[in-house]
Amino acid sequence: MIRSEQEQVRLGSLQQLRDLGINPYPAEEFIVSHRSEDLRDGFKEGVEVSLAGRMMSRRIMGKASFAELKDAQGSFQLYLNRDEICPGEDKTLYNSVFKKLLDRGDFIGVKGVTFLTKVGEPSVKVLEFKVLSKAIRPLPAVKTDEDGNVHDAFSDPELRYRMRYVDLCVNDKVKDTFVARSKIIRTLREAFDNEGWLEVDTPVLQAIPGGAAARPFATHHNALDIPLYLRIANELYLKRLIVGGFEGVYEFSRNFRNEGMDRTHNPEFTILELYVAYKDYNWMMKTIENLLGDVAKSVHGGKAKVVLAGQEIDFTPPYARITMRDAILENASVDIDKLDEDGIRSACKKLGIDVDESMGRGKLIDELFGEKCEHQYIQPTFITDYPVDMSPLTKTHRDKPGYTERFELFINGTEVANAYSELNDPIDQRERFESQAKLAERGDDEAMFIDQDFLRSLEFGMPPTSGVGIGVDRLVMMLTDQTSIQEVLLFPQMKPEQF
RNA sequence: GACUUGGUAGCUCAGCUGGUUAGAGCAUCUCACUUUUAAUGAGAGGGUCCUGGGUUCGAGUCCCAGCCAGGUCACCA
Repeated sequence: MIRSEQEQVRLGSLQQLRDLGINPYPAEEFIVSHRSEDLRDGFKEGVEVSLAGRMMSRRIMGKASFAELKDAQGSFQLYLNRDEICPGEDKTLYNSVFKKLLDRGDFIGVKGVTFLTKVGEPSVKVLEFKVLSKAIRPLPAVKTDEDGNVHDAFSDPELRYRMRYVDLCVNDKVKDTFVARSKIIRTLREAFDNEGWLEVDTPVLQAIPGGAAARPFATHHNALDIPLYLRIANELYLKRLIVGGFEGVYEFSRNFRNEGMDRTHNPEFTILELYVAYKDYNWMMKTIENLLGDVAKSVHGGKAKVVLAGQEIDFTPPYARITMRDAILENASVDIDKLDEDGIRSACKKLGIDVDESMGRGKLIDELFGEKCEHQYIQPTFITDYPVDMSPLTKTHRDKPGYTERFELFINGTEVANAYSELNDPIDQRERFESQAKLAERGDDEAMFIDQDFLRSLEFGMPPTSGVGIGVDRLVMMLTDQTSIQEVLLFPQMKPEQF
C-alpha cells in the first residue's frame, strides 16, 4: 500500500511511541469527568477535571502549547506547560511525545485544572495526558476565522458522503443535522406513545411486495427456495394488525425501491406509517398539522416557522386544504369533473404533458397534477380527494362518486405525507385489486399485486381506520434546510469505490 | 437512462492558444518561541495531473473510450 508523506510520518511516530513504551491503542477505560459544553456552562476556575477527545489543532510556543480537544459536545481549549507536564529533569513527555509524536486527529485523555487565559478563554491546564488512539491519516485542516468564515472546508460531496466519518469530524453543521433528525424522530415517537399507540415491527422480507406501486429489490431465500422482496411499503401488514385488534399502530419503516436516485430519492428511505382505528382522513389532517407544528417547534427552539432554501415555511396549524379538482382547475384551468378519460387525455396533450393510451383516467389526472400543480404548494397544503383508480387502498368518498377520501401533504412543492380513510370493504378491495390487474394487462407496470391473505384479513373485518405515511427523510430535509436527501442520510447510497 | 459540469499534493483550488523541472494557501517536516486561538517568524519536503488508448517533436492541457461524482431532465402515483 502506498502511503502519503504525512501518513509515513505518522506511522513513524506510532513506532516511536511504542519504542518509548507507550501503547498507542490502550485497552483500559479512561475515566472522563466532564464533557466540553457541560464544563463551559457555569465555568469555574480551579476545578480538577479529566477530558477525552480528538485533538483538532495545536499551537506550540516553545515551552508552552495550546490545543483544541473535541468531544461529542464541542471543543475545549487545553494549555500545556513543559515544566508542569514534566516536573523532573526528563522532558521527553512534552518535548517528544506531545510536540513530535502526537498529531492532529489523535485521541487523547487529559487530567488537569480549569482556568481562564489572559484573554478570558476557559481552558484546562493539563498536568497529565494519555494517548488513547493514534490517527494514521491526517484530517482535512478546516479552519474558522473570528468572523465565522470557514477556510479550506472539506466540501467535495463525493468525499463527504463516502467518508462520512471525516465529514462529521470536521464539519460541525453536519453533526447538527443528524442530531436534529434524531430529535424529529424522537418527538414523533413520544407523541404516538402518549396516545397509547403501539410501535411494531413488520416484515422487511416479503413474498408479495405490496402497499405501493414501485419496483422492488428481489432476492432469494435458499432454504425455502422462493423469491423474496425487500419491502416497498409496510401498509398491508399494519392494516392486518388493526384487524387483529390493535387500535393504533405505527412503524418507522425502512423501505426499498429499485428506482432512480436524485436529490429527493435514495434506494432505501424511511417512511413513518401510522394507522388509527375509528378515525377518518379529516381527523388525520388535524392530527398531522398539529404534530408537524410540534415537531417544527421541537427542533427550532419553540418556533414553528423555518427557513428552507431561502423561503420561510410556516408549520403553524391549520394548513390550507384544497381538493385535487380545484387545484387542477386553479393551476391548469381544466375541470376534471366535466371531462371523461379521453377529454382529460386531450387536455393533457394541449398542455404539453406526455401521455399515452395505457394511462387510465386516474393516472392522467395524476400526471396533470404532478406537472402543473404540485410545485406551486410551498407552504404546507393538504391536497384532498383523489380519483378512485389512483388510490386502490382508499375508501370511496362519502359523497363524491369517483373520488376517494385521500390527502397528500405538500411542502415546498414536494410530497411529504399520504393518508387515507382506509378501504375496509373486502368486496370493494377485491374489485380494486382486480382493476389494478387490468391496468397491468394494459401496460401499467406500476399496478399493484393482489395480496390474497390481505383480502382474507379484511374479510374477517377491519374497523374504520385512518392511516398515514410520512416521508421521514423529506420531513427532516424541510426542517433542517437541506435540499438533498443525501444530507439527511448518514450513509447515502453510492457506487462502490475501487480500492 | 439522457444531457451537462467536474476529477491536479492530506484538504481547498490555480494552471492561458499544447512548450523548460506542474504551482498557491492551509496541512506536514526542521528550527525559534512559556497565555495562543485562522498563533507567529525562518527554512524544507511532498504529485499515478481519475484510468486506458490516440494525435503530436512534445499532452495536466487536444481527440476517443471508460470509471466516479455534482447538477438538470426522465423514472419514482
